[in-house]
Formats: sequence, C-alpha cells, structure tokens
Amino acid sequence: MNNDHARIYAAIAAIPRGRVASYGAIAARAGLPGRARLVGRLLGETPDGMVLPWYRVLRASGQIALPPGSRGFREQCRLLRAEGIEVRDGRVPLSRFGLDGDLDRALWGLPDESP
DNA sequence: GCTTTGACGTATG
DNA sequence: TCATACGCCAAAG
Repeated sequence: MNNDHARIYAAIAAIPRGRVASYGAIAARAGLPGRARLVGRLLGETPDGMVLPWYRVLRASGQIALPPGSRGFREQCRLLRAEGIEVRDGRVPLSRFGLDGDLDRALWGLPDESP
C-alpha cells in the first residue's frame, strides 16, 4: 500500500452518503489528475474485506463501470438505490447526485488548497 | 524489458 | 448520442 493508494482510498471514503463521484474526480482529489485508471485498477484489486463506498464511484458519464448484468453491477445498483440514488439503465443522473463544481468544494472542503 | 490489458477521461466529428 | 483516437500507467505475462 503506497501513498497514492492511501490518498485514493481516502478520497473514495470521503464521498458523502447519497452522492457519487467519477474516477477522474477521485484521482484529482487524491492529487493524481489524469490517472483515473489507477483508481479503477485499485478498486478491482480491493479485497473483499476492505470497507469502502466503492459503489459511489462511477464513470464521468454517470454510468456504472462494471459489466452490465454482472454480480458487482447488480450489487452496485442495489447499494446505490439503498442510499436513495436513482439508477436507471446502469446509469445515475450526475446532474443531481454527482459531486461537481462548487458542490465538490463544499462537500470535500478544498477552498483553494492553500499551502 | 516489452507488450497487453484494463471498474477511465477528454477531444473531435 | 455513438464512434474513434489518444493520453494515462501499474500489473501480468
């Protein structure tokens, strides 16, 4: 477990309940812009015992990244809906549940990264 | 070492 | 909305 991984896990864990974030947003929040794939790969490697709201991570389009119909796909739909997030055709309307822009900063609390 | 393979993203048409 | 192209880079073989 290196530092990048730790920051990514932290970013995922920071997604508020009832909201979702994209892989790219997670990577950026972890200080790794442009490395969305790393986030995806990490989730794929995440052990079963790991407690993380992995299901709150979606593609930038709002689509669930897992293969439709797969076990994980159904599980993700179930967990998302359990939080009141609307899932239709394997997709979530980011316009209402996504973290972006001001809401992003408000919820994740990063005014301007003042060093 | 080199190549392939992704739970991805942005740009373009 | 769909397709294609390109960028990204850690593992697996």
